Amino acid sequence: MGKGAETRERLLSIAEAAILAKGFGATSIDELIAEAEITKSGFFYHFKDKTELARALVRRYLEQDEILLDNLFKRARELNEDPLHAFLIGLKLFAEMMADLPEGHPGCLVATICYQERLFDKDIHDLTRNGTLAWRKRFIELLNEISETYPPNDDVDMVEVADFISTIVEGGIIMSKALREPEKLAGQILLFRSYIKLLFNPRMF
Amino acid sequence: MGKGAETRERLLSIAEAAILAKGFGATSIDELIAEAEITKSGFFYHFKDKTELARALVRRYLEQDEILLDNLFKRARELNEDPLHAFLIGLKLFAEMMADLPEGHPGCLVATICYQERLFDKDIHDLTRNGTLAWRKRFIELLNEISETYPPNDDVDMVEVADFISTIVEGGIIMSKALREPEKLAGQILLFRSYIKLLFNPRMF
DNA sequence: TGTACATCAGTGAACGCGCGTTCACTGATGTAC
DNA sequence: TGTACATCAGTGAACGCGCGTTCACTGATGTAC
Repeated sequence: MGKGAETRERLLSIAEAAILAKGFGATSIDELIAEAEITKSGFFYHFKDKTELARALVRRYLEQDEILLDNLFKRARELNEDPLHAFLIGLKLFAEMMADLPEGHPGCLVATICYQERLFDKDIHDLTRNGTLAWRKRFIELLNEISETYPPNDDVDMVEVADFISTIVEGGIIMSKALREPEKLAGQILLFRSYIKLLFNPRMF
Repeated sequence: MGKGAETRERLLSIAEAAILAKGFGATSIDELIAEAEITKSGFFYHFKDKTELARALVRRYLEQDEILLDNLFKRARELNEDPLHAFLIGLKLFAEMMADLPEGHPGCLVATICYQERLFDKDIHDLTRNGTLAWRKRFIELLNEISETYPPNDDVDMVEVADFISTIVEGGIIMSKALREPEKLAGQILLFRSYIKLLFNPRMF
């Protein structure tokens, strides 16, 4: 990574933390460059305006996210080749990872953007939407594979169940923040795991 | 309601919609007074500064919220006196209410504030925290009553299950916004209902 | 190896607009005697 | 019923600061010949 790319990456990280803590509109370029120790013109060398920063931020965030989940569920599958048990292991690993964030989860960029929709253009909204649809696609494939061997105990749409994970992660982050209980997110993910167990367990009683 | 109280209320409603759409930091007093058709000094007659507006907003929001849920679950209980079935009916009514919002849910103030934490003082954070704890208290009472007659099918902490509702509502709102599918929220609440059914149903198979 | 030029990664100064807040004032309504 | 005063619900003008953006410039590094 060259000097330019490194500065750019530093700006993105600083911006991400600031935006998750105070929102996009309330985060000023001045404060970012103060922390990055460059001048304002230096900022505009890397991003032609503030919305380009947002775009770059979301793209980077979604990519990192994708890689993280890929690794996590691949590792789970290595530990158990049954799709249901691999999924349950994956969820446990996920919950543990969230529990290991000492300050709690810093927040999800998709959520910030949804709650400041008027500040962003169609471009960015399409990015976040596609990011969410990528999660749906990932989990619906896992769930369909599970349903083949384990018929579900309730008549539910698997698309809804796939989206349920995103819902619980997004909601769990907010609950962690609102209650000031960093462990809340992991607890809620484990409740989703409880749902999956009850939904697919062939002989519960 | 006197003339002053009415103007104040109008300002609060305009501010709520604006803040949910663009965040607190990006919502200017100028735009609020333009829509309310008063002068800036008129605004400062009602609120001594911008943070007092935020406080008043959150207080009003949480009160309305409490009343809404009170009525909803009271009505559900009138329709069926068994605690489990009343709860399932209440969730269905709740989902229907969310599905009937034509533009989708406008957003939760608690979530906005969590995602702009650095912008608010301890006062407001205590308000949102207590609001969240009120939801917990409400649902844990219902759940405890249910567990007395219907022993749960999985070993889960009822506090987590009570918080699960808030998690799913918060997360569901974000999913509705991110996917631009207003019905998503209702669908996710019904999945929570599916979980409650599986968790407490005494003879599932 | 030396020179010419191009690109990279910024600097420094200036811009105008919008922001939250203050302050002295006002006209309409309410209350006391 | 009339008058004096107080409170309510604002108005209008001014403030200084911080914001995003622009523009002309620069010193260090890379590339071609």
